[in-house]
Amino acid sequence: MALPAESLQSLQQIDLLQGLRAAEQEVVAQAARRCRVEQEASFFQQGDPAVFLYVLLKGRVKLTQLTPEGQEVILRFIAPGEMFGGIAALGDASYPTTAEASKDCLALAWDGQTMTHLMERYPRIALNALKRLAARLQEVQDRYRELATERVERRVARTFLRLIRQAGVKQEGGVLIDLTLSRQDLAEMSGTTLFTVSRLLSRWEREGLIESKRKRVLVCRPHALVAIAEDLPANSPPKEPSEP
Amino acid sequence: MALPAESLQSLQQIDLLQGLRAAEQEVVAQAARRCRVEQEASFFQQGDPAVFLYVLLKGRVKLTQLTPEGQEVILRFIAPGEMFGGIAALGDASYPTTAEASKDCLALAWDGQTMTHLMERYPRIALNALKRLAARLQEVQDRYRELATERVERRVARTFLRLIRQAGVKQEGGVLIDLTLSRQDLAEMSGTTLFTVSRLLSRWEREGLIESKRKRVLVCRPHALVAIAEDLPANSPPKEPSEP
DNA sequence: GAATGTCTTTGCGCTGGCGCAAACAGTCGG
DNA sequence: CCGACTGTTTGCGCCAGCGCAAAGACATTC
Repeated sequence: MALPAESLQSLQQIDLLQGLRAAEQEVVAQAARRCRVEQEASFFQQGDPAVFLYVLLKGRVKLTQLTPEGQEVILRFIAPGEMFGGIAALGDASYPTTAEASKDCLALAWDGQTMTHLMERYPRIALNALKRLAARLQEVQDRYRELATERVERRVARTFLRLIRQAGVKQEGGVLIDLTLSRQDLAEMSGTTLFTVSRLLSRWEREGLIESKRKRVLVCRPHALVAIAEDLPANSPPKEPSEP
Repeated sequence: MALPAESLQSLQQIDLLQGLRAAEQEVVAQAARRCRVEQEASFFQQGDPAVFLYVLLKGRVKLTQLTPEGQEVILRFIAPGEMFGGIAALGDASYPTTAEASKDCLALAWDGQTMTHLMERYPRIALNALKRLAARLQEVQDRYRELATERVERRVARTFLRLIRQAGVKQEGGVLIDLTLSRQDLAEMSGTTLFTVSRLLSRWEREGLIESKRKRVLVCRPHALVAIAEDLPANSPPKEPSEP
């Protein structure tokens, strides 16, 4: 699904431009401005009037939402080739999220008008956008359901599995999640607190499931996490049945 | 936003067909098959291969998700004029949700192929779909954030406010939510349990905020709910500050 | 109108997870 | 090498909300 590579070589790999001829892709790309944003800086803030639709070429973007009280929630990460911030720009709305560069980024940006015209001219673009958006909607819905029905341990396990898919790098000893994520970040991705995450990771480490360093986690036994996420009978049975 | 009326008079009111000429709307509508589904029955079940994109003409549809353990979560209701079930049909995916008629329904249905062609022919349709989908994504994200950060009381208050917007009918004495919703339903819409909802409603009734009958709620003081949802200092101060 | 089923309320006990506070690493700059 | 940060761990107390069980209210059927 997502690109394993961190940077993007060609227009071929842009979701939005799939199925267009190379020449057409060129035309569309020409209509965009390039846009660099360095680590920690942001493309846009939640509430800003939505002007641009972006496609990330290089780097990684963190999409977050802020509660009125200032608490943060991480919605997702964007990998090279994906669009973001986008569809709000087609209407006259404001951005519903904040997009922060979690490493130095390079992106293409079209303003709403331009992109609307391009989509009318090349409906494939709109169709591609629709598909991506639908996939994203589905993902958020799934996570909404998880949050509504599942306990913390499972949700955190799921978060790790997702991270492995997005940024997992095989190593001897397990799969490294190749991102710098604090306990706080993990908590914001799982709908819990940094304390609970910390306690959970400590336990998992004691049980040999993972090895965690500061801001970095190595998953030693990924399918043990799957067992937790799916509530399969784990290898180390957590509890005896009550006496008969 | 949503249509107040329960049934739809003309093609003019279909989100997907906004901005097309009447003749074009006709063509598009002709390509659809009509589809009746009676109360309690379902358009499709979560996991079914996604074939059709629907637009609701009449009735009301409940979109839900089921956990592997069989617990249900209500994602949203669809009012006449809105599309649903849809975008999965453009790819070759399965439906990520279940769509159940919560009253007798009439809908238009296009299969994925047909709709893809229509969108290529009339890009406006794709653009309209994009906007709707974007709005829906944003809504789910907001609710995700609420679920992750806010306590039950607020979430239930928000659920009511949303319901008022979607199906509120003014009456003497307040606003009636003109839907039959059990405590269980309200719980599934708020991410909690029917017990908690019941207790909360009892309290609100004691405080004169609402009047609740079986499967029906009359909101007497809507802006008191807003106060709860936004954590404003309520009119009846819940607590005294601790002594100095 | 008695009987049956569905929905709702409420008491009760329990616990998962929150959140403070304080100690404990690593990391960075000079 | 030292201090100052920033991130992490852990103990501790607490309570919001869960979930059972049992009773009560309302509907529906024959």
